[in-house]
Amino acid sequence: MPTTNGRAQGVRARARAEMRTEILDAARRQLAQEGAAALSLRAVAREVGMVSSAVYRYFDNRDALLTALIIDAYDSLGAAAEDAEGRLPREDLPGRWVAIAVAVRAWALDNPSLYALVYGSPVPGYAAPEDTIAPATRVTRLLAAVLQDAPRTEVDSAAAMPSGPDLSPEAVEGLAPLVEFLGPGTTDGRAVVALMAWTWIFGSVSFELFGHLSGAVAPERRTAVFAAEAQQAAGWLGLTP
Amino acid sequence: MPTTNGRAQGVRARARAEMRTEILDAARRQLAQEGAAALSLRAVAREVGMVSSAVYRYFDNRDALLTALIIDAYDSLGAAAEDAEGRLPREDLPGRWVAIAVAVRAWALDNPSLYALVYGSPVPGYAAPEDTIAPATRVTRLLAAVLQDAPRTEVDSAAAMPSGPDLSPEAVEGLAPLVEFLGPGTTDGRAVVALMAWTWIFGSVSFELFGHLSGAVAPERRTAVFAAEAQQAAGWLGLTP
DNA sequence: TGTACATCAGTGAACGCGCGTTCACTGATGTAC
DNA sequence: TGTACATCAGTGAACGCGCGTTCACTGATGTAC
Repeated sequence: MPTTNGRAQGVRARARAEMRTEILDAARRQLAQEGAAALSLRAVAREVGMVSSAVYRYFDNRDALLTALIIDAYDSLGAAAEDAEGRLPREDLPGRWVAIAVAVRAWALDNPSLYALVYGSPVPGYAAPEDTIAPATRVTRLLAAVLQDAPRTEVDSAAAMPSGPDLSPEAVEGLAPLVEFLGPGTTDGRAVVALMAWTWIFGSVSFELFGHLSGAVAPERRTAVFAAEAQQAAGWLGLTP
Repeated sequence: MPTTNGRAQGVRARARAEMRTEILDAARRQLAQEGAAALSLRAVAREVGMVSSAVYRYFDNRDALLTALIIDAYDSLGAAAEDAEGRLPREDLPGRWVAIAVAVRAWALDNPSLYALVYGSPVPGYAAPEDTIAPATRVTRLLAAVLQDAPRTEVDSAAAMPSGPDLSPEAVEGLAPLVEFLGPGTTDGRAVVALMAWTWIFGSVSFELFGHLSGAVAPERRTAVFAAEAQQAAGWLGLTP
């Protein structure tokens, strides 16, 4: 491709990309006001200053717009978590774990409607396509990486749980995919704890964001309480500095 | 009020109550298909076989219908949890804890759209009125009752957490409402664990219901895995039979 | 460098649709005497 | 027990609205020779 063509193409392509992000920005703003189910292509077009049919130059339909928003949300969350985790020394395992949890919560508080979009109730009539799977697992993979960096001996001692239940064969079977994901040397007991620590993060953030924490934790102190909880989870995971 | 009047009144009132529940049933069915945000008064009326304006005889407006659905959902969930917990001997503390968690999950799987209605993303433009607060705390109070039945000595030993973090003053302040709710003798450390065990339940159920567990836990084994996790939580809470 | 042609962004009208809420009304059911 | 009246459930038309998507189109911008 000659330079002139390349440059020319680039101009159109760049304009197109800019328009695309402008539409997505408007969609995000509308999402914050109305919620995902009520996200309206026409309202987005209106805010961007174009006629509704013009949006179809950039997105096949409403669902495609939603998909783009979801992918961007997962990526934005993943990047925030990776950034926070990356600032800490590799050997500070509990610090890295807590940093990820705290970053997830901070991102959620900054982007409540995006968080609700991906971790709240599914949008009725919308089925997430395959493209969303990879970005969706970014935080999960980051958490797993911390666990994989933990020396196996500590791992096993941590798996000796207080009133450690003997896991049923069914439970062991069910945990198999997670055990595989967490890599060799992962005990079933540890997988249980990891699963709980993982789901706790999002359960806690959802509870706070969706209003179920009122009356339980003082609103202005929730950052500190959340950090203490995350620290506790790191302890249960046997992560020691 | 004379008997005749009483009976007469009763007939009308009963018909009214029946019609009300019929409308709510139809609304629940529609909720399952379309989600809360798209719940349509007209569609409900259509399904019940009446004209849309007739619904206004029973509910002031769409929000009132939503509120009734939310209250019923909380009550139904609360009743299911209380029922399961009530079947166990009082002294089986971990059993009672696990039973509540398992009952919450079972109810959620049976009523996914109602669960999403109350524990998923808030319905945009809808603000839950005060009437929903009391039924919303039924499960929470049940869980707290189990903790209150635990002997204080065990409680305190359980609060000596593995890598127990020294709680920051901010965290202690933030936990104050919960400590108060859990009753006298509750340590801050115990409050942290209780908070995590509580939010874990709903985080785990939401993850499963909203599709974030795929690839982590084998679908047909999730009941067993969930029970094992709940058992683990009971251990962390220092609940021993 | 100049010109004919192809590509593409955006327009504006139209489609058929469903929504929440109001209003004046009909007729059945209950109430008071 | 019988009758006049009040209450109430449900009707049907209408209001003003927004939605997603399609289509033929205009005009600007890029491409090929």
